[in-house]
Amino acid sequence: MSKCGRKKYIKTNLRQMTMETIDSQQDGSIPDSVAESESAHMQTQTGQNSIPTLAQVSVAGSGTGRGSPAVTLVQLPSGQTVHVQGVFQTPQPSVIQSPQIQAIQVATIAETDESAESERVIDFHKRREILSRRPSYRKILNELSSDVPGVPKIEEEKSEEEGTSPNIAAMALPTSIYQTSTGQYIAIAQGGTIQISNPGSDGVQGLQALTMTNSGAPPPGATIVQYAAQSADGTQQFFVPGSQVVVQDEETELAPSHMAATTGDMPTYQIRAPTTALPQGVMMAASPGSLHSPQQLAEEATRKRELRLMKNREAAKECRRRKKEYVKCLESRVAVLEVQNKKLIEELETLKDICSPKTD
DNA sequence: CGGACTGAGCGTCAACACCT
DNA sequence: AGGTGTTGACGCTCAGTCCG
Repeated sequence: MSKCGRKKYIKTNLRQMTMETIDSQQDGSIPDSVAESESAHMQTQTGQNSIPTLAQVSVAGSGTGRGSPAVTLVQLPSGQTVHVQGVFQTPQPSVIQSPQIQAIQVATIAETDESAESERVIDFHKRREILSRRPSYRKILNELSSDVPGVPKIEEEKSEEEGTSPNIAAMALPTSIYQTSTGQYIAIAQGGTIQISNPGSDGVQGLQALTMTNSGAPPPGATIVQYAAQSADGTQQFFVPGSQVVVQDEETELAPSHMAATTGDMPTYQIRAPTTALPQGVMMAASPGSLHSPQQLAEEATRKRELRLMKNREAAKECRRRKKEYVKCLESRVAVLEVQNKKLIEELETLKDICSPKTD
């Protein structure tokens, strides 16, 4: 198998495993809508000591809620209904809580009824269809964390970001964030403060703040930063709101009337008026309404695309981070459940010993 | 030591979810 | 309906490991 092919194989298997985990880990936290409409089933095998009967668990009123008394009406195949005091005194919330799964059917490995079997297959496919796109990891984990104490919540806005833009996350919103062609991040706050961060630097060391003295409210349509890879004179340039140009100057010459000085060996920047001839490859951002020529339209489209790609790049990083966190959470949950399962089996054995009549 | 293998991470695309 | 966020899939790179 080729490298990529193998990778896909593993990925596919992982996905399937996840789906099966979903199939087998649903608890009683089921929305009412689906419960009324269809019978999505859950099958659990009772393991070593499984009893070969098929039990339809009818969810009886409020008694099935989380933390409610674990007395359940169980309908046996013979039609007999019995009240069952569950071993699970407190329903364990699943790591994956899909809101679509509704009714619970406890089946056993000895299930042989054909109609029930076909129903199960149909329901299995229904469930797969429903679960083909799970809620986001953030949602799943946050729901989980609200149910299970100790499970970390995924923050909406992480205070400490990993990845290439550790400095950006600490900036106060609303802030426009842009990335230059050299990988630097530029954030423009509404107050006119420009913050520049180097992705390679740690913490706030790479953060530079520039304050424009004449930065009032940015005019509409001029909030776009355009940047060039490097101009002919070796400076890096980009544009900021207010139709101004920020120029990274290698010679560290400052423009005292326009900006606060940066210190140390950090690069310095100048705010220049855009009226001067622009270097090749640099263009001013214009309001959408002022775009007329096809070239401008194409450039606007390119700019939008690059912005979209940049956002998606960051989103993908964040998504992967969440996914890793989610998988970790699943793994720890599995460990907990394994221990729990072991304990329950032991408890069952103990109860069997107690209840079974002694034969002399 | 060089090539094959493997796992992790990344960027991008596309499809879907969700919000306004 | 359109914009934006989210995530699976895909292809690629890179570093670490194994093996001849």
